[in-house]
Amino acid sequence: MDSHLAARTPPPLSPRKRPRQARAVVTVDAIFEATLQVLLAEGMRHLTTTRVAERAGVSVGTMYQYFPNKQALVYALNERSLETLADRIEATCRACHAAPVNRMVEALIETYWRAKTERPEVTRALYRSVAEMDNTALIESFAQRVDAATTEMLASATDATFTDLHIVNLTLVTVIFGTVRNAFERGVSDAVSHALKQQLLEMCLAYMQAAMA
Amino acid sequence: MDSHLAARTPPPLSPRKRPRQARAVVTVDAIFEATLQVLLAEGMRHLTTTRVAERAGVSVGTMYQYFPNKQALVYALNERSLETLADRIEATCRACHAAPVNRMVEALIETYWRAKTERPEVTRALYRSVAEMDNTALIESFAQRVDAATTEMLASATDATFTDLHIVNLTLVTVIFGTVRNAFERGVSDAVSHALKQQLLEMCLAYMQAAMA
Amino acid sequence: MDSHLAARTPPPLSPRKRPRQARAVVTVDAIFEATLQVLLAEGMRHLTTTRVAERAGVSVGTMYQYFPNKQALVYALNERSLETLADRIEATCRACHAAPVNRMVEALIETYWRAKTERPEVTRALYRSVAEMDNTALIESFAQRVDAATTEMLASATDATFTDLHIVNLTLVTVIFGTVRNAFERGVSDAVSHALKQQLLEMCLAYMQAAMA
Amino acid sequence: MDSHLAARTPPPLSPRKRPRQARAVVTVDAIFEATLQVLLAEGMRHLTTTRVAERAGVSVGTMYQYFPNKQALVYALNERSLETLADRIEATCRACHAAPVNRMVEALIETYWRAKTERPEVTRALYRSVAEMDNTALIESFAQRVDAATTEMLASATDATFTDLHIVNLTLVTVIFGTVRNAFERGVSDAVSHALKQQLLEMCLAYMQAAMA
DNA sequence: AATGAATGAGGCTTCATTCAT
DNA sequence: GATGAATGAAGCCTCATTCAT
Repeated sequence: MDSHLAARTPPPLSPRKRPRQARAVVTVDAIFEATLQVLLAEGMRHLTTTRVAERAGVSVGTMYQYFPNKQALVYALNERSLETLADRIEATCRACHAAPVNRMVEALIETYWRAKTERPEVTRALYRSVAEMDNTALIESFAQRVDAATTEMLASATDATFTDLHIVNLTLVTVIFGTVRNAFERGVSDAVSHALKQQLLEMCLAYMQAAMA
Repeated sequence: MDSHLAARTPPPLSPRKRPRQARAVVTVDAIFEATLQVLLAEGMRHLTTTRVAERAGVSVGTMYQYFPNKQALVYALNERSLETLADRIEATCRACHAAPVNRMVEALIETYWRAKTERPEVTRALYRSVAEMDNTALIESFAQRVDAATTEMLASATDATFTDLHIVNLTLVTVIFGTVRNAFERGVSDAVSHALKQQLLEMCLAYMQAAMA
Repeated sequence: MDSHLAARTPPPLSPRKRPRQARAVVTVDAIFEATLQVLLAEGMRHLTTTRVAERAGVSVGTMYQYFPNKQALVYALNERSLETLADRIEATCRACHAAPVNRMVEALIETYWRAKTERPEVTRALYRSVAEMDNTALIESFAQRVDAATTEMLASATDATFTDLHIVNLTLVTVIFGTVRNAFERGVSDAVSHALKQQLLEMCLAYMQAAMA
Repeated sequence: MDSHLAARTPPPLSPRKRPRQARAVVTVDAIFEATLQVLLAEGMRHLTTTRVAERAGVSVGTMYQYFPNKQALVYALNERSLETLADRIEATCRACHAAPVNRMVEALIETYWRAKTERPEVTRALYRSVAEMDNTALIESFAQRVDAATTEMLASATDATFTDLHIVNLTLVTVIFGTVRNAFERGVSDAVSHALKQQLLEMCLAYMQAAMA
């Protein structure tokens, strides 16, 4: 399935060279920022290499020194964004180490929800941008980091042990992430969004209660 | 937000003419089927009007008789697919009228999960195809039909009443749909997928229990 | 050897579609003519798809309906030219059927020399244009037609038989063709060119004399 | 004719500076070698200054210290190669000074044939590389050296004198060089190639015999 | 002297859409 | 009605060359 993504001469998605000089780092950052800007202002449909370079204040040629093609650029942008998100989740997990389960669940929901909501257009633009790419590796890598962090957190809970920690953890994470995204896509109002978050929390708490050994 | 999706060129998204004659219906169906085929085989990236027409066995010109532009074609395909899905959900809801809550929840999860999983590549291809379109109206319309159906179903439950039927219903639907999609995107194995569905069911049941007045 | 010609994703060199309608034939011819014109006026280095289309009075798009890429266009042009040349050689061979050997050799030299010299810029432009292409198939195909024609001609000679017709034939053809090309490349004057042709004839005659059984 | 080759941009084809220091000689040699390597591995089409510099282990900037532009580099490479070839031919001519004609002809054929065949890919790559350049001067210069050498050789023959030494010499050289190239391009097998060389020798001998006063 | 990051003109190619037949 | 040849704007990407460090 999805064979077409790879079938037609898999385009190299990894960056061409890492910026070595300070100047180059600045350039790459500018390119990332510009990509996001164009994505927000024009949509994936109108994200052209020319436009990105223009907005970044560099020449197309420069862009191509760092990214072998357009896809790689978008890919890298998403990678970066997911890494940031994973960082935040890991931080949350660390902060909740050896806390009661309820606090953990609440913190997790809160963190993820906020991360996705604080700049909704960005979230949406990124969601859209990877849609037609093989982002399996990205998701995979993100999922692994998150799973590791949350699993460890849950295992450290002071007030509970889970016979099936793994599946409970997976369920929790999948439900939370999926619900947020779906709420997002339905474009619910802030009020409803808030209520929904509350209900999600209650649902997860009820589940955890039931799942405790 | 996302204004660019509609702003740039308000493309007429509705079909040019409703097929009135039998022949026309056949043609349109062939076009839909061809679109799906190309989408599966080549991806949105390579979905061209020429290719679709070719595979549908009609000329490009003919295609343009039925769809004013490419977007409209993809849009209509998704519309059709969502309508079918809504049909199935409504059927499920009717079948569970005046049943116990647990059966309702189970049926709902089962129906949606199956619908999305029975032809995963199709699901994925469609998800991708709308990514860069303004599908708000589509989602909206789908959501309304589903909400109406599930709300009525839940209201008819023989073993429970909900003080806040609306929000409970919204939560239930959002969580189920979101979780399915997320499980989908993580590309979990069949075994895990099955376990996840089971857990989701338990979670929802626990939630409903807590939500009953 | 020459692996790079094929190695880097062999570009399809065969035409995309044969012109079916009268109009299309005209178009294709115009494109060929334009290609030659541009080749003459600007050289392979500056032969661009845009320029060719422009001079042919069609759009680039049209060009790409008949040729999958620039290389294919140049390739087809050379193919056509070699076919014409082979036609002429075959005609000469038929005309000399059952003649004395000397007349055959003279006719062959004359035909080839004239063909290459009557429009020297064209010859030169074509030579250059295929230089960096894998024209093996072209050469091969041309060589086969010529070999067949000349072999048959020589076999019909009234005043001689050859024990080793095959190698004699190959030698004759290779020497003639090679010498013409080399004379060409050295850019000798008309006078010298003429003298050279004469000498070549004498050399070949001397050779044939010695080669007769 | 072929005016475009020089007309467009009269690019300075002579090296920017002759390497005076030992280090410079090494560098230039490395660049030459790298150019040949890239030419062999990738073809003229993909011969880029960056790639050459990379393989030569110097920066592009450095390359531009020695060659004013890409053309000059390729030009110089061919120049070098032709000079080497001329050296070998001159050596052969000197070695055959005051020998019988037959030995001269045989030695000449042998030398040239071997030179072109010992590294066929190199020969081919070089042939290709100059295709779209104005190599008239190169050819001219090479021809003059060869003509002088062979003329002198033939004049010293112990067993013959030629009334028309000049044209005989030109014919001999043109036929030999042309035949070798053509045999080359037809891509004949080693066996055939060998037979061809033999026949060429016989043909030339027959010619010389006839040409003797 | 050497480096290699940056430039940007310009090449190739695609594909949605039209319209004469 | 149907066809499919023709259009051409617009996108992606390369690479010879320069120049600040």
